[in-house]
Amino acid sequence: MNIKEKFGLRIRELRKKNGISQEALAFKAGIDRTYMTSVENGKRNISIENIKRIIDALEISFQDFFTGLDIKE
Amino acid sequence: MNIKEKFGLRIRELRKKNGISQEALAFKAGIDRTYMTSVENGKRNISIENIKRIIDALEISFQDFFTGLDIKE
DNA sequence: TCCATTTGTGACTTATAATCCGTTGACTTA
DNA sequence: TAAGTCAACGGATTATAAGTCACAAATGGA
Repeated sequence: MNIKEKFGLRIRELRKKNGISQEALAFKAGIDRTYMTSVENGKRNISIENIKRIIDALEISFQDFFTGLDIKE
Repeated sequence: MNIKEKFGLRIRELRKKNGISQEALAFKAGIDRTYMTSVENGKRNISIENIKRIIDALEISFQDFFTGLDIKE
């Protein structure tokens, strides 16, 4: 599993924990819904500014987000 | 200080701890020398794949890298 | 079954990430 | 002075991320 896929799964995991839809998270992060979908599915080589937007929308710190990144494989 | 600047400073901090030049780190990460400079100076909206390349070249884990990101400001 | 909500996909334009070239200045060492 | 290393910058080009759209599937509840 590559870094884009790991990143996407981590987002999905936290989003579901928050109990919100992709669209709601995307809106909160100020990005497009379909872009959010492709990020969760590991298809986008996302930049650090969009990473930050999403992490902020998930209401988690960078360190906590990335600490949970490597649980899979 | 924005995320790009924090990220750049963290790279510089770890690179100096390793005692290598920007060019050496860039070569190890497989990216361009001049791009490395601009990343360290917080001028680049770097993508997650290049983030990974640099973190790997610094021989540190994602979690340790980002745990030390917020010491400043 | 029907309906609404949610998620996923392909294609496309535009914005910009990333590369590559040379040059410059600071600093060190001889 | 001279030569070497290192960091930073600028300009030009290429590669690709960002952002949007119409549409198609799932998914779940009544």
